[in-house]
Amino acid sequence: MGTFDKVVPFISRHIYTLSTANLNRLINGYIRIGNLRDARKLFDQNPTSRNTVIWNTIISAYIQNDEPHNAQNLFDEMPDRDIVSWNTALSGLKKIKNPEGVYLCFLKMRRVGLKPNEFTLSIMISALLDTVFNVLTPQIHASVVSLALNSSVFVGSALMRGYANVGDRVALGRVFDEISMKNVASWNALVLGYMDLGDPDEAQRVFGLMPERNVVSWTTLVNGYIGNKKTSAARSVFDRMTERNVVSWTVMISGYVQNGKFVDALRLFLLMLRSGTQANHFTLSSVLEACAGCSSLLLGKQVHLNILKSGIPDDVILSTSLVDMYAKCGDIEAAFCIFQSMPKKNLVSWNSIIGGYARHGLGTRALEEFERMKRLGIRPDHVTFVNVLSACAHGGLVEQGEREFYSMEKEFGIQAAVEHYACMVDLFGRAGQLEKAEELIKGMPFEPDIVVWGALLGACGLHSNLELGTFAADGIRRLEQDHPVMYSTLLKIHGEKGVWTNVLELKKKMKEQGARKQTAGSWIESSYGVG
DNA sequence: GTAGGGTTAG
Repeated sequence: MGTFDKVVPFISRHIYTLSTANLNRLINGYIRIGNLRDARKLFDQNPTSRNTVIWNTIISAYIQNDEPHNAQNLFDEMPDRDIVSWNTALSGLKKIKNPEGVYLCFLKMRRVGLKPNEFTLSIMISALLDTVFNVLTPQIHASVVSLALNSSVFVGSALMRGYANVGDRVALGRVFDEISMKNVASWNALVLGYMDLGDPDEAQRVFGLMPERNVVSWTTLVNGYIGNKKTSAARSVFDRMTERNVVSWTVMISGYVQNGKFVDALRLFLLMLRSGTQANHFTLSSVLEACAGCSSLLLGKQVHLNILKSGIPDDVILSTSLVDMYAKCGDIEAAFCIFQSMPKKNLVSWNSIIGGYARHGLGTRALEEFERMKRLGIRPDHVTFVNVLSACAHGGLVEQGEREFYSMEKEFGIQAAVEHYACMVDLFGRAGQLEKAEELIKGMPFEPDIVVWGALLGACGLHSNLELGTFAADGIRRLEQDHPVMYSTLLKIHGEKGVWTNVLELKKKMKEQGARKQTAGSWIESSYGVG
């Protein structure tokens, strides 16, 4: 290679090199308009003008833009990482829900001798919430104290969440007391903490002591009551709010949905629209779930139209809610149509469509989608298998169901849970293989639940097996649950077998319990949401 | 350039 070949790229690189200040300005400009590709191009073209801040800016932009892989690669290439770089990496790992990665990254940072700051510690604590690593909260607290960061409002609020998460009520209060300049966020964290600990009364008391309250304080209270299953208390707080935003409305709507009060949810949604508050994707997926819950295809379609008109961007969760709504409202073709058009699908989306076909009795279609999903390299989870097994049960695919049941553990390492056993009992039971169902129940590694017994009892009703039916009914009674279906099924079997004294006795008992014969519908379906 | 207190799907 001649001198020229070496010199030209060198010169061209340097002639057009931007100053650090200009590079920074241009990169920030591209990021602001969402053009990460050109920001990266400039970054790559100006290796000598890059400084730590620019590296951090790009890494952070990748994280915010849901490109954790690019962020990680750049972080790995980075020559001089400062504390902000590490904090950015930690927040990226937190975002992709990798608590172990967060912990290991923190250790690595410590090993290169960097001292954590307030950002580091609050990211750490919040990243470990609701994971097995939350036991580290007191240890992190120790670091906080040794670095004298205990009066920080940010660290304090994070610590309070951490302690509430591990159920330490005393520490929650102590951390709050130690925050020197408490603001409304610290107070909100205290209300949230007591709600998380399952003590709404104390949360309400603290709420009353607050020097100032904002819309978040009120929403925290509403949501806390909902989390503690006190829907009407939540509603009365909601009604007393002087200012509501889209989050407050959504919290209350989804609260109704979580508690099965679909009509209340839909009614509130209409009030929200009348109030002029614009729904967002959180609101709409809750509303779609409400439509699905009360099988209101008409309303579901209207919500769908609304989404299309409002121009809310494509979102995996919202689209999956639509798939589920159409499937549960009986329009499986529409469900599949939306599913097909989704540019991004995740495990939940696949589970929805498989469950949808299963519910419609289209076992073979469900299994086709299951195969397609596996071919695309998506690993099924325990929910997938509930849907697959239920598809087999509904489609009468006994042998296939058996194969899937064993492959679940062998191929995918998923331990069969009680709901899988319930599906298998249902599968064998519907097919009239009652001995196999019985055998399965007796060999189960745990106690059968109401759904397992219900499946067996249903099968006994279908195939008029009095002996096994009584065995199932006894199982249900041992769980101290009297379900009207139990009586009506037993009644049917007894009637068919001509055991009239028992029929009369059962009828008497039903009357005492106030049980009424139920309309058609499967017990399993209502318990697992599939069938 | 990094963090806190409230919301979504199977």
